[in-house]
Amino acid sequence: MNNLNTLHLEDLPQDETLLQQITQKQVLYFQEHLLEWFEREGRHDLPWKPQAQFSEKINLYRIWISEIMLQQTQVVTVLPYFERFMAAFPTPEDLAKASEEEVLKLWQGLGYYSRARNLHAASKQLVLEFNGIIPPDFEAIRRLKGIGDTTANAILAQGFNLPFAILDGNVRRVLTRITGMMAPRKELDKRLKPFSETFLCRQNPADYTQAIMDFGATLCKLKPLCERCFLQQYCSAFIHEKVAEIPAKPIKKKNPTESVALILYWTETNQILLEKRPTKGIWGNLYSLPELLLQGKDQKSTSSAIIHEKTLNDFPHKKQLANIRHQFTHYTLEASLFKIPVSDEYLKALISSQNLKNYRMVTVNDALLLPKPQPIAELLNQIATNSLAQTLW
DNA sequence: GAAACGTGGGC
DNA sequence: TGCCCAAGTTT
Repeated sequence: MNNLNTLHLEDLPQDETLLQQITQKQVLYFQEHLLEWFEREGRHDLPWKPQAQFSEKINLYRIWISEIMLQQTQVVTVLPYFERFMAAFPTPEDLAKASEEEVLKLWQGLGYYSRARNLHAASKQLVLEFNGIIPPDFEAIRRLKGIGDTTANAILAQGFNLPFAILDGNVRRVLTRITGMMAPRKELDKRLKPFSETFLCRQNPADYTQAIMDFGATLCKLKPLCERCFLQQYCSAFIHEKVAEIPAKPIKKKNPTESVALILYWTETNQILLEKRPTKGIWGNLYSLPELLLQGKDQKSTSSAIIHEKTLNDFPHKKQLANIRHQFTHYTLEASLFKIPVSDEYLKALISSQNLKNYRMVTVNDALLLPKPQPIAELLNQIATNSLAQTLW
């Protein structure tokens, strides 16, 4: 077990050579220490894992839901969503017969809403094609919407205890540091794959998989706790003091800003106008306030945009209630919220005359029940509780 | 195949 | 405050 520490960050030998250098003894060292660490310091109370003390059996549906929620999302964030989701949809059949709106409502705030839409569609796939039972079949699982290679492997390893090696963000971080591998993401994954399979503990794929992910998430994280690590002497990144540089960060692109006006039509019966956003694009299929693009890319003049522009220009009594900044991964959204007092009749006429499909006239209280983007939900909550209205009405 | 797709937390 | 990051998949 003395060859892992001969790996170099630069002039990396061919990966085939690296693989040959890794002896069975080293693999066992890694697996044993990792599993021992997991036993001691791993997360054993995750609600999608069976609790042994209660003699719980593995529930593949719970594993599946958790894997989808955990995509690009940390465990602490997922926990409350998972509990609410499972309470509402305990089985694939429950999920399949729910409306997409119900599913999106429970997903509200969790982000990446295509996950919820795909999950809902996949539950119907599962019920129709597989009688609601996830089969131990990579190709079949992989065909379900929202399940890619990583999630398929995770389900097979975690749910069926089968020797499928995952290569997710955690495993990638761990293995790049151990090997000192530096490469662009796609090439990196290609070269890391054989390592992930070599290290996989085939006697216990489920625990091993959870162990290496816990290890990556809690110890070998972005700012790793190397002082507590059992792999120091075998970790190329640690030995070469390059822990902070590995994995290599991709070059960042600049972050554009989009400015919009949000329109709060408001009638004497406390009704407002909401738009169900198109499936494609940001916040797909969620309900949001009518918005007018002020500045940003792909300026388009839809009929509704023209109407809202006219509205903003024509109403002298509009009030600017709030300004919002919302940071997405790839751009910043600036929004100004305008209140436009109108009559019920005006709103109804507006909807029908302009044929505003996907628009709904609802009371503020009903609006709270619809799935919405998080910043819009926060605005409407403030409005409903009058905290915004009191100061600015 | 690069870009799109959310949000809350760390610093 | 502003920027970076986290259990990826889809188009």
